[in-house]
Amino acid sequence: MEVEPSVRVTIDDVARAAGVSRQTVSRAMNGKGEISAATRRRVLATIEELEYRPSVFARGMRTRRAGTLGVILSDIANPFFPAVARGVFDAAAAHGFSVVVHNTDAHAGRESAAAREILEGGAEGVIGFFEALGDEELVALHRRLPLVVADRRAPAPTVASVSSDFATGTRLAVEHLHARGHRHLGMLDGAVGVDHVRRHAFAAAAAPGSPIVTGPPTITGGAAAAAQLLGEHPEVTALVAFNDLMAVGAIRALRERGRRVPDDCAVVGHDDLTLAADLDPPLTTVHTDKYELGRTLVETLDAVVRARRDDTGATPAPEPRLLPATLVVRGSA
Amino acid sequence: MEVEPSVRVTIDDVARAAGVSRQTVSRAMNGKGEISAATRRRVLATIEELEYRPSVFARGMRTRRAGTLGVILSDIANPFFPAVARGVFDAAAAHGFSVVVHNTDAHAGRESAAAREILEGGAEGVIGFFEALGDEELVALHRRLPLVVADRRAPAPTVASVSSDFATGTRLAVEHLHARGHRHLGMLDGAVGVDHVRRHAFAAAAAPGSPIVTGPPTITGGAAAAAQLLGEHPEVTALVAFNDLMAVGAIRALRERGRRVPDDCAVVGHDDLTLAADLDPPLTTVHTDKYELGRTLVETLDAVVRARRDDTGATPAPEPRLLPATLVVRGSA
DNA sequence: CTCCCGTCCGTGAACGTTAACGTGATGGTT
DNA sequence: AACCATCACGTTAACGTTCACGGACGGGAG
Repeated sequence: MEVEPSVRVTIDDVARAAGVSRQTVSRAMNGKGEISAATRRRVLATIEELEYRPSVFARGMRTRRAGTLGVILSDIANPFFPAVARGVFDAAAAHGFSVVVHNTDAHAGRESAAAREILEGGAEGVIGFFEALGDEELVALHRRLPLVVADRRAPAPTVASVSSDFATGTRLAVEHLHARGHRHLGMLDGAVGVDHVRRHAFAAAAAPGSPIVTGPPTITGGAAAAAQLLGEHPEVTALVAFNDLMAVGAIRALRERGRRVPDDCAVVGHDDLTLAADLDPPLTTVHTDKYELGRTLVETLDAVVRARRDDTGATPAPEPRLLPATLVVRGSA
Repeated sequence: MEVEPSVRVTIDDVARAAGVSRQTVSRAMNGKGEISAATRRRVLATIEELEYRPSVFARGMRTRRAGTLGVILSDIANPFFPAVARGVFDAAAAHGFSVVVHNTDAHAGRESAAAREILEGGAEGVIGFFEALGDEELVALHRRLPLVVADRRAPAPTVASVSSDFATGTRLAVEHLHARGHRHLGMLDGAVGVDHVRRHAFAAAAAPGSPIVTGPPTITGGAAAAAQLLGEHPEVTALVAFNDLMAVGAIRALRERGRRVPDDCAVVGHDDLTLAADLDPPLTTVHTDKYELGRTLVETLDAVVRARRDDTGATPAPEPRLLPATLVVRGSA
C-alpha cells in the first residue's frame, strides 16, 4: 500500500496535463466564456483522471461564494425541526449547496451571532426560523445576504417568507372542538416567536375571553401551562396546544390531576410529529408537511439568490408562500 | 438611512488605522508570534471599531482550515439523531467550529460522497455514523482527514471511536424479559450498520435459536419485521427491537393481530426517544445519553485534530470510548 | 487583396490572509 | 567595548482561483 502523496492537484496541473492554460480549465468547469466542445471534453477528462477538485478557498476568494447555505433555528432536538431540516438538506444537495445549521435556543443574541457567522462564512443565503430578532434586524440582515424567513410573516415586502398555514390549522382545531360540543376552550401558547399566528387564530375562533396561558414550547412547558390554566379555569374542557410537545405535557398534567383525555378534557396539538399517532391517547393535531416546508424554503432561497446575482440592490419582492395545514383527528379530541 | 458601502474592510485597513503592519494585526488576532500587550490591545480596539472580520477564504487558503467539522449520518429525521446532533452543535460551537451535516440514507455511495465533499470543504475533521462503508474506506478517509466513528467499533487502532454500550443495553433487556418469565424471545434487528452489536448481544443472551428478523430501522420496518417474526414463531411472547421506531412498529403490528402489549407480547426498544414515556403503552427501552454522545464525539475529534496538527503521519491510537446504557422499565415490558 | 468580426484561447493581475524571514532596538554578558 | 540573545515588529512571497484583457486564427464581405 503506497503512501498518498497528499499534495494538492491544482488547476495548473490540469492545465499542464491537458496542454491548455489555467483559464481554459476554468472555462471548461464553469461553462463561462467561449470554449470548443473538443477541448472542453479533453479538459474534463484530465480533470477526472487527475481527480482534480477546485479549492473552495481559492474560488471563494474570487467569487465570494462558498456554495453553502445557513439555517438558523432554535433547537434541532425539538422534533419539529428534523423533518424540515431533512427537506432543507435534500433540496440543498440537489442545488449543490452544503448546509450549516445553527441552534439559538430562541435567544436574540445567538440569532444575530448565528447570522453574522453565516455571513462571514460566505454562505449564499440564510433560512431563518427567527423567534427573537425584530423585523428591523431581519431587514438589515437581508441587505447583506439573501434571506428567507420561515413560519413568520415577511418583515418587509423585500424579504421572502414561507410559512405553514397555522392560522387555518388552529381555526380548524377550534371548530372541531366546538363541533364536539366543547363550550369552554383554553390555549397553551408557546413563548416563542413574534407572530403569534396560532394565538390570534385561537382568539378569533374561540369564544371571547377564552383563557390563554403561555409557556416554553416543550413537554414540561406544556405541563406547567396546562396546570396553571386548569387551576384558574376549571370549566375548560378542551385545550389547544402550540405544538405536540406542549400537548403531551398537557396530557401528563391532566392525568396527574385525575382528569381523563379526551373524556374529561380534550387536547389538540400542532405539528403532527412522527409518533403522534402512537401516543396515549393518539394525538389529534394540526398536520403540516414539514419536509415540504424545508424543500420550499430552499427553492425560494435559491430564487432570491439568483435574483440578487443579476439585479444588485433593488431586489424584487418575492411572493410570500403559505403551506396548507389540515386537522388530523385521532383519539385526544 | 445611508446605503452600506459594503466594501470589505481588510486586514490592511486595520493595519493602516492602527499604524502597524498587516502581520502585526494577524498576530494580535491569532496570538502567534511575539507582540506587546499594548499594541495588541490597540489593534484589537481598531478591529472592533472598524468591525473587521477576517475572510475565511483568504485565511483558509493559507491555513487549509475552514473552522468547520463534518457530520455524516443516515437521516436527521430519524429521531435518534437530533439529540446527538444537538450535543455535537453545542460542543462544536464551544470549540469555535461550525458544523456541516450530510444525510446519506445509509447508502455507501452517498457516504463516501459526503466524506469527499467534507474533505474538499476544508473541514477540520469528520464525525461519522457510517453504516455502509467498509473499514478500509474509513481508514483511507482517516489518512486524509481526522475521523471519529460513532456507534461502531474502530476500523483500525489508529481511528478513534465513540459508541453507546448497546451490548450491555441489549443484555439488560433480555435479562429483564427473562426475569419477567418470558421464555421465547425474538429480535427485530435494523438493516443497518456493519457491527450488529445489538444482534450479537441478543444472540448471546437469549436462548439459542431465538429468531431474529431484519428490517429497515423505521416504524413500518418494525411493523413488517414483527409481522413476519410472529407469523413464523407464534410462540414468541417478547420482542427486542433495534430501536424505538421499530418497537412502535411492532406494537402496531401486534395490535393489528389482536395481541395486547405487554400482556400477550412484551416489547422493548432502544434509544429512549423524547416521547417514549408517552407512547401507548409507555415504552420500556434501553436508554443512552444521546446529547452526551454528541458532545463526546466532538471532544474526541478535537483531540484527534490537535494530535495530528503536531505529529504528522503516525497518529497515536486514541482510546475507544464506550458510553453507558441503562434499561428504563415502563409499560411495554 | 484587405479589412473586420467572431471564435477560441492565453497572460497578467488581483482576491485577503499567514508563513518565513529580516531588521532594528534593547539589555545583559564577556 | 564588543558581542549576542531576545523582543517587537515589518517585508516579501505564496496559497489557487477567476476576471479583465488581449492575441491568434479563420472566414466572409467589401
